[in-house]
Amino acid sequence: MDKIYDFKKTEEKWNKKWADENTFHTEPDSRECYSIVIPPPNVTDILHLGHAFNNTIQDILIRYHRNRGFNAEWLPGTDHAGIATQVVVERLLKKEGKRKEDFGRDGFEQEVWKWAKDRRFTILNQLKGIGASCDWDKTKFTLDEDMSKTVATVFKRLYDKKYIYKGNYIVNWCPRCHTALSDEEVDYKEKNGKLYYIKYPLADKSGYITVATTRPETMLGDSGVAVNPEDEAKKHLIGKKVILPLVNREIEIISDEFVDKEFGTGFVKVTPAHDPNDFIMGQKHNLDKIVIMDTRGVINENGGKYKGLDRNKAREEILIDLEASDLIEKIEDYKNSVGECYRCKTTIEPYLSEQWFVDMTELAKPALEASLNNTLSFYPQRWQGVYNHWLSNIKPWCISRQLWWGHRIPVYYCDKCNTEHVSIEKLLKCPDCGGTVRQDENVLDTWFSSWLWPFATFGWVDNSADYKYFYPTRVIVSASEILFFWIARMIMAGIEFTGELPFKDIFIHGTVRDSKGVKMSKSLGNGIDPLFITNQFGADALRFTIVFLSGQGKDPSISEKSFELGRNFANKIWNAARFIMMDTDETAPEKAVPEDEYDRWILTLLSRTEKNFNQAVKQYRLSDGAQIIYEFFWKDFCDWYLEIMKSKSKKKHIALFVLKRVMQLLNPYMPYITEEMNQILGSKNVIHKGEYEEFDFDDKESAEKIENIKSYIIALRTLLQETNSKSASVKCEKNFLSEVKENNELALKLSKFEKIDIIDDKPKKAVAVPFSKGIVFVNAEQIENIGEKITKYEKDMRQIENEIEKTERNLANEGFLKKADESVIEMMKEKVKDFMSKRDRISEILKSLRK
RNA sequence: GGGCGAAUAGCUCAGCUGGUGAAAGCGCCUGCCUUACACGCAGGAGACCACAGGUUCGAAUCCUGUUUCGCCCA
Repeated sequence: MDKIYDFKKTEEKWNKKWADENTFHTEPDSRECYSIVIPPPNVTDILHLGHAFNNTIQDILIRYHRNRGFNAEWLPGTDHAGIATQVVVERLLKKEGKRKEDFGRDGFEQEVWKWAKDRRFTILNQLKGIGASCDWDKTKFTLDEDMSKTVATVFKRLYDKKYIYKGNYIVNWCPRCHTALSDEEVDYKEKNGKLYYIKYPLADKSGYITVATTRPETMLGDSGVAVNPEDEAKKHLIGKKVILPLVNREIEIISDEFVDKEFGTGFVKVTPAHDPNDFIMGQKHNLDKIVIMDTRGVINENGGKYKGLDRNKAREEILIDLEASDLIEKIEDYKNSVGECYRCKTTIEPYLSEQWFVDMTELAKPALEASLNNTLSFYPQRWQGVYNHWLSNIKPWCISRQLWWGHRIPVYYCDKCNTEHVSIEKLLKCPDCGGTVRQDENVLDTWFSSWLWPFATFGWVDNSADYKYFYPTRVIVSASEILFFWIARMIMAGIEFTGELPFKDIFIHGTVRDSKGVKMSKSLGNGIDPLFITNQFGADALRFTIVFLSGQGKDPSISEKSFELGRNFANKIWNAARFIMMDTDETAPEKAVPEDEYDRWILTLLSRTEKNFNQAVKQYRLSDGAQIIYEFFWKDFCDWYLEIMKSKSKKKHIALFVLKRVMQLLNPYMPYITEEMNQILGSKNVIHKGEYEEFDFDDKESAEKIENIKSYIIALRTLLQETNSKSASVKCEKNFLSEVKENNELALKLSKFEKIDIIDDKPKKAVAVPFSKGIVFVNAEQIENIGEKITKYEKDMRQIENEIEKTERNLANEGFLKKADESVIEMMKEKVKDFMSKRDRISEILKSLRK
C-alpha cells in the first residue's frame, strides 16, 4: 500500500464499477422503501458548491438507508428552466446575428432542444463524479413526454375545478424578456432615485395640489389622485377635480385609507395600469385602467405626443415639459427599492395584462393543516413558522409566461364558434363546431411542472408500479430560498392530486459562503469549483469537509484550504489501515472477541460512537455525525488504541473489527475510500448493499480504567516536556497502584521516560504534574521558570477552590436538595470529591515548588 | 414598516427538552522526520458564552429590553 492515499485511482475504479454494474438502480420489491427525489437543477446549471452540498446530504441519507436494508431510491433529473434557458439560447443566436423570430416558434423550440439535448446530462454527470448514488435509469427531464402529459392533466383538473382562470392583473413585466415574472423572479434592489413633486392644477382654477412620485412618466396613465380620509388638511378637496398636466385629462381626488399621510405631500397619483397598489385602489374606486406602454416598454397611443418613446426617454421629455410649464415644485433624492428581472437585470414594469392564474386558497388549506398537526416535520424547526405564515397569506399564482420554451398552455380557442377548450391531447378541431382551433400562445411557469416533481417523476399519470411503491418520498432536501415557490407548492400539489403528502420531512440546509461569510456567486467570482476540489483533494474530501463544517441549517463558510480537513482524514484512514494490515493477511472478523481491558475499552467506545452516530443521522444532524466518527477514529482509535497495540504487540483482530465497522458507518459520507477499504478488509459485498447490524458492547469499568491510565501517561508526557529528565516518580491513590505497576512498560513506551519509581513519601524539591489519580514528579534542584509555574498552579488553585465552594454551597442548599434530581446530586458530590483530591494534589505540587 | 434567526477562543463553529471542570477543526507557541501517516506525532497557551435586567436552588441554555449582523415578507 502507498504511503499517501491515491484518491484518484480509487475514485476512478469505483465510478467505473458503479456505472458498469448500474449499482444504484432499483425496482419495487418486498422491502421497505426509502426514496428521495432530487431538486432538479436547471438545465443551464453547471455544478457549483451549493449543488455539491445539497446532493451530498441527499446521498448520505440514501446510502445510510441503503446500508440499513431499505430499498433506497434516489431519482435524478433536471428542470427545463423556461426563462433561463430561453435567454441563454437567444444570446447564442444573437452572436450569429439571429433572433428567435427568424426561426418561428417551432423552429426556435427545435433550436433550444438542440442545445438542451445533451446539456440535460451535464450537471448529472458532474454529480456522478462526487459519488451521487442516484438511480440513473430513472433520470427525468421536466419536458419529457409523460411529464408534459402530467402537466396538462393537472392543468385540466384545476381548470375544471375553476381554480385556474384568466384575468387582467398587474404583473411584474420584463420588457426585455417580454414576459410576466412571478414575484420570486424579481430581485428588489435599493437604488438612489429621485422623488419628483409635480403640481396638478385644480379644475376650478382655484390653485393646485402637489403629488410626489418616483416614476413621473406614469402620470400619462393617471386616472385619479388619492388622499387619506383622515388627513384633515386635505379632506375638503375630496371629490374635486384636477387637470392632469400634459394630458389635460380631468381626474378626481378620491379618498382611501391606503394612502400614507406621511409620504411626499400626502397626495398620491393613482395609475391603476402601472402600479400594483394603484391597481387595487383603481378596482375599489372604479377608476380607468389606462395602459400607456406596449410590451417593450415603449409609450403607446395613450401617451399622446410621447408615443414611440422608450419609457426612460419619455421620463426625460416629460420632466423637461413639466419644467417648462413650471409644474415641478421640487426634486428630492430618494432611496427606493426597484425590481429587476432576475435573469437580465432589466428594471421590471408593473404592467396590466391578461394572464392565467391559479387560485391557491383551497389548495393551501390542507397544506397548512399538515404543518399545524405536525404530519410534516421541518429540520430545523424554525422554518415551520415561515411556511405557516406564507400559506396563511397565500395569493393567486400567476402561471402564464410569454415564452416559447416550456409547457404550452393546453387551452385551445375556436374563433368560429368562439369557445375555449382545455385538452390533454393536442387538439386539432373544435369539439363543438369542428372548426380549426388555435392554442394559447403562453407557456406555463416552470414551477408549474416542478411542483408535480415528486409524483410525476415516478409515473403518477400512468399509475405505474414505481409510483405505487416509491411514492410518497421520505424527505426533501433543499435550500431555504425555494421553500415557498417549490416546497410549499409541491406539498399542495401532492395533497391535491395524490391525496398524500409528497414527503414527510423537510430538511433545509444553509447556503455555502466563502471564508469571509459572503455568499458564493458567479458575479463576485468568489465561488469554488467543486471539480477543482475533487481534483485537488478528492470527492470524499469534498463531501466530508462540507458536511463536517456545516451545522444543522447553518451556512458553512468555506475556502479551498478547508478541504484539507477531509483529505487529511482520508489519508489518516488509509495509513491506519496500512499499519494494521502490515505483516498480516488476516481479514476483519465477523465477531469481536476481546482479550483484555484495552479491547473492552475500545469496543465500549465504538458501541457508544455508533449509537450517537445513528441518533445524529436520524435527526438530520449530519455534521454531528461526521464529527462523532472523526473524533472516535482519530483520537481514540488511532492515537490510543493503535499506539497501545503497537507497544504491547497486541493481536490485530479487534483493530480490524473496529476499522471495518468505522468504514461501514462512514460509508455514506466517504463512499470511495470506505468501499476500497472494505474490499481490502476482505469483504465480498460492497458496503452500500451490506446490511448493517447493531453493535452493542458496554464495559464501564474497563473504560474508566483506561481513561485513568491515559491521564497518567499524558501527565508523564507533560512532565517530560518540562524537565527533559530520564526518570520520573509517581505517587498515586492506593486503588490505582496496581494499574501503575501493570502498565509500567506501556507508560515507559508511550511517555518515553526510561524509569518510573513508585513513591509514598513527600517529594523534596520537584517539578510535578497532576493526573486523575495522583501526581508525577521529577526531582530537581534547579527548576526553570519556577515563578511562572507557581503562578500557574496558584491560578488553578483559585479556580478549583471556587468550584468547590460553589458546589458545596449548592449541596448545602435546601432548595437544591429538594428539587434537583437524585443523579444530579450524586454527580455534584462526586464533583466535590474529585475537586478536593485535585486540590490536594496541586497544593502538594505548590509545596514542592516553594521549598 | 412587519416577521424570523444569529451573536460562544484569532477564524469557522458544537453545546439537543436549564444541573459540564464550555467541545471540535483551522490558526498560534514548544518539542519531535518515534519504521502507519509531517496530509503526521507529542505537549501547551487561548472564552467573565454581545450588553442590561429578570425567572430559578442553579442560566451559554428560559423570559424581557438594548446593540450589531443576516434572511424573508410588504
